[in-house]
Amino acid sequence: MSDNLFADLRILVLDTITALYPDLAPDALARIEITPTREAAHGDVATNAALIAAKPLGLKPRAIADALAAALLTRAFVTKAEPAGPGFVNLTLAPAAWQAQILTILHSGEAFGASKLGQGAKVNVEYVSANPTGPLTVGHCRGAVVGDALANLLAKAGYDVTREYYINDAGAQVIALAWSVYWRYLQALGTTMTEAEFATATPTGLQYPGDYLVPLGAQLAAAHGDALSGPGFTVADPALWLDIVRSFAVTAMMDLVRADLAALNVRHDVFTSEAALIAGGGVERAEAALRARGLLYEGILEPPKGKTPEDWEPREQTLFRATDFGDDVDRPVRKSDGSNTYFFNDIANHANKMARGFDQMIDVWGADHGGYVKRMQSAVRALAGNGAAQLDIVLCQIVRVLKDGVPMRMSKRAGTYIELADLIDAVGPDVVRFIMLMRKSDAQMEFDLDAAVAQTRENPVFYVQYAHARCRSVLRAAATTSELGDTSDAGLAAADLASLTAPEELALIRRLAAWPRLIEAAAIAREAHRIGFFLYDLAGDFHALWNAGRTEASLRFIQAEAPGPTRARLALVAATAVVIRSGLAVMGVAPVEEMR
RNA sequence: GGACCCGUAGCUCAGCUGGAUAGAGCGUUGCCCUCCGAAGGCAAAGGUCGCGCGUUCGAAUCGCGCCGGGUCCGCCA
Repeated sequence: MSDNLFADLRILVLDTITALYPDLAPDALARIEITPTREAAHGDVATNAALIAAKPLGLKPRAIADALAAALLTRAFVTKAEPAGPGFVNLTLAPAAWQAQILTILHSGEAFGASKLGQGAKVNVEYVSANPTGPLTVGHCRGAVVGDALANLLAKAGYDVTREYYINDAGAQVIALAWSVYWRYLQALGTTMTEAEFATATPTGLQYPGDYLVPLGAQLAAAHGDALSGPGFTVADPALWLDIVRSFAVTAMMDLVRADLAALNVRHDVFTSEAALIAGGGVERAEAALRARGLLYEGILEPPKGKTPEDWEPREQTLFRATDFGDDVDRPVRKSDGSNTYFFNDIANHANKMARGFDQMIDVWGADHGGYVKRMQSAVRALAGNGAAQLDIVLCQIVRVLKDGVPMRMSKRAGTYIELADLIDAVGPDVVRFIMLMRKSDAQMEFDLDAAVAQTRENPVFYVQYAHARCRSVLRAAATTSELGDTSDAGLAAADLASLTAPEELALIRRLAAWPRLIEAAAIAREAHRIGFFLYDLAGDFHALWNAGRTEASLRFIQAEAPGPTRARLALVAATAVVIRSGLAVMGVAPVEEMR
């Protein structure tokens, strides 16, 4: 027996059906699954084995189902096995099989649900990777939370996960940042230039006018005096100061970003600098690899159909043969002036990961990069040659923040965009993380500030935390009753559970038992949001049982006159708390002991 | 013009990679507190799964074509 009851049952079914039909092909066996039933009338679990086996065997599904059901009925713990519908076999297990799950959970603790699915394979998950030009916004936040939770999920599913942040510290955005910081520096010195005069004196304009750069100007002035400025605090030759200001600014911005990530409990193992990658010859290595395969050439792209820019003119560029790998057009890796595009640097980034031993890579991107997916995957396939390297992209769609039912507009230019720090201040990191994980990442979401702090069932964070707090509350109360003995998790793991037979109790246990199965399915699909929905359903089962005790006295958790059954129920409560904590840990949310 | 994402109850969304009579919450209607926290629970009403073909034992799910919303489309990252 493993932690995963569904995996064990699947092996049981595979054993049984191959004993009946030894010729069944392995690829058919692979598609056989065990699913929880939706309705109690269909037993505890169902298998599609007969439906799958019908075609290769040339038999009617119902005939196989009959034979399979009869054979399964002879196995341990199977109390009912009935063919149903087009050829399902519905199984009902002895309560003891479910009760044993509670002991498994209490023995495993929060590690319950951990899987060997990944077999220790190395996976690189890259997320956030925002330009270091300012604090993180709620737009970045979703990717940060999704990436972090996905990394947790894959680690739980048995992968060797590396969490990576790719710092886009090369290129025009960072130059523009340096100019904007330089403006604050001149202001700190007391320049008489106006903002408009400065903007016209720069090649980039003043792209980042936000107040958050003011302290940087002051720090530069304190450190360098007027040594970086021209006469009368005017703009000096960039050769004198640009490198200094740029590296200072990037360092300061990354400090801001790291602070935001820390406030959100998002962590990374590796921060890779784009600039350092370039300086280390990464792009040249990637270019050599692609040239060796004949995948780069000099050419001229057609203008985009139906949307020709007014200033469009044909220019020769270095192009990557992305169309060889399923992309729509070949993609430029060099601009017409000969400098590298961001794409070329990002190819080098992924080549670098592959050189570090990552065959499996996952990038979490914003929806505005959707048009970029095919070319990056094409590049990875090109670099891999005949290798097995694979890049999955998780796209996170737009987040709209609602306040009083009205969307708050995000405009970086106007300086009114919503900073992540503001959101965390408003509702706390756990609420932010939980709500960000209550949507499929590829669906747009609305973040309703009012609902996020509401203490009702419509707020999933509250509802799940409330369930955990109730569990802890019961266990605290039990700990003060000496007749109940040792009510620690370890102590309760020795309880006799045979009294747990009520439908509400078994429903809760069935949900708990599905946790390992859910981890594997979510990891395969790369969908962290399934954890949140599972916990919401689990909380619903627990609250239902709690409330059933109001009308049915025998279901109340603590009954001093019956210490035996009470200990059994306490074991169930403790196991529920364990699984909630296990799930919250994957989401990166701290469980609460009591509601305040 | 093209690529990608979305379209499921009045509203906000799930639907476990093709399974049985499509599910939650909010809202509406009606119930349940001398009792471990009612910050909760139970029940009812509410659906041509955007539309149309196709694939097969079987489709909300897969394919194709439309319709609507979003993101984007060399010289930004």
